Amino acid sequence: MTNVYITTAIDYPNGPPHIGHSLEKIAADVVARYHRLRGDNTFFCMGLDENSQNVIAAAEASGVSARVWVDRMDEAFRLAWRKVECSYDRFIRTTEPAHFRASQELFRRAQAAGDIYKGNYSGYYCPNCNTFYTAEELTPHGTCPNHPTVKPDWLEEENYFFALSRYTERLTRHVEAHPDFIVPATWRAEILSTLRSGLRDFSVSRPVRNQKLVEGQPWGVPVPDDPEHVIYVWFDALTNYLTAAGFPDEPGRFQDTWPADAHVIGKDITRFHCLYWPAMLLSAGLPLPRSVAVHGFMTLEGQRISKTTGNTIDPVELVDAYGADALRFYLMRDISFERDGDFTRANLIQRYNADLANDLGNLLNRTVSMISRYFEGTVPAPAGELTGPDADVQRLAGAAGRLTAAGLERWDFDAALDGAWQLVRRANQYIDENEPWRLARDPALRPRLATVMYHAAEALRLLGIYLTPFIPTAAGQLRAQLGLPPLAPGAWRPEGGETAWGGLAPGTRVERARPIFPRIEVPG
RNA sequence: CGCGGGGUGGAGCAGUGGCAGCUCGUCAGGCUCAUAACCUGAAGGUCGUAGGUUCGAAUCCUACCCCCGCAACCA
Repeated sequence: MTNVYITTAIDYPNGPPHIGHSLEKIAADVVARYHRLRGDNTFFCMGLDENSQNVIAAAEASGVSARVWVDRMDEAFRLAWRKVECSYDRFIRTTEPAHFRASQELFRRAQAAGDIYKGNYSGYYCPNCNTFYTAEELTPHGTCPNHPTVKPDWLEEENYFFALSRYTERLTRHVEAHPDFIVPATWRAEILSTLRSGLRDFSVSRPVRNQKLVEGQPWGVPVPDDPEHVIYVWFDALTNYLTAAGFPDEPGRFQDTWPADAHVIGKDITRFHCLYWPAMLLSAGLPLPRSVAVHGFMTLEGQRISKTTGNTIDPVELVDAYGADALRFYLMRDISFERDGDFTRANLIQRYNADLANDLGNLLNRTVSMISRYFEGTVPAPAGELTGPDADVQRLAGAAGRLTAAGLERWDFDAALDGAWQLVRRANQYIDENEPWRLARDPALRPRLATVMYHAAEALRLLGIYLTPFIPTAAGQLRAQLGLPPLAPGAWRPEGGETAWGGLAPGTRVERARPIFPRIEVPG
């Protein structure tokens, strides 16, 4: 059995989740569900990046302690991901003791490899941003570019650094030798370009004395054997992928789980996952992840999503309004994974009505209705000679499975769903060409009627498998109406799975037809 | 000249040298099993701009314009 490990970026809990977060989570979940259906032993992980000064600031702004705040965010994020039906196996928080151990162990290994050294970090420090700026980055008046009222002071602090520059050569070779390491390819080109321009060492710690404390204690992972410093973002946040896999506490499980097959991330953190992270792993003597899948960002109704201007949507609200399947389907079908896209309610509703309600939902509804009406609710056995259209539906059914799988293998959700929808459309067309309502009027044509209804139902059964990763609830309802039990893991195995034509047993009792995707009526 | 991506019918996209395509939407017709759904057909594009290469350019080259992102911890 193949082990598959898929991660998503851990989110900053400086505010509740919004629609922008959910594209990545849903995309990763679709792929994770796909692998479970393929029979892979799948481990799917998501979580929160809690050890940040920004989190303390958010807590203070809300008038609660940092602990209370992160617990509250933890609940909010889990609720959102449950609502959109993310099937995570592990939800990791970087404040967990297990994660502290992982982070410190990775740091120690890098130290042992001679890649960690102490140096001075200096610049104009803006306490609001918690960021150092160069003189050129400040405004002409010497104020912070983000905070016009703040005049940053020159500050020098002692930091630990990681010797990223030593890895330029090895990273270049790795990226060049592994064309699938970064998908889509456009980001691979960008990373190679960055490598050509040379890498600089990066800071991996912050002195505790410059940090906000929580209950008198530093907030974050202490540097091993130097409690005056806490580990700064990279050796902390990125390490979550190891912690979740059992590093260093459960060597057996870690051995089976690591390396990750895919880190699913937003384009803003591409270089950290494609350069910093592999270098850290090389330093620690650990295998590198097999791929990094980079997605674009969404705008919301044409505007940049922004917590500060309030241009956000709560995914929970969308699920309550339209259902998880509608949201998942819309994001996968209408928003490009690779490029930036625009989220609009109007398009969501249009996609839902056109593809789910009209095409797929109605196909199921008319098929089940006719089986009820003409065959007393029992799937008939196909009979007589097969016609061209019959063969065509069977062929399209096979192609749909292959195209959907191929699309999912390369994070091309558009191609994946397009493959499935070729079958949806062909099946609707097939029913129209064969006019079962006309066949039903002539008892002599009953064998032909049986064949037609069988083909329609069997196409739907297969669609129910192929679409389960995208719309798990509706796919289950589809199966239920066809009289089938919930799908078992491994149902889509290439060998011994349930995707061969003819898997629907004649005699299966269908349920009463009920729309699984009621149309969303828009006023006006 | 910091780096990268993008500009194709109303919307979203495909198309790396050979009649400009797909889905949605729009319009017309058909059907009546079905969720006013489904099926068939039609209209709609000087492929960002200006040059160039070529028998032939959305596609290759040059210049320019516009949008977005990264660099710079907003997913």
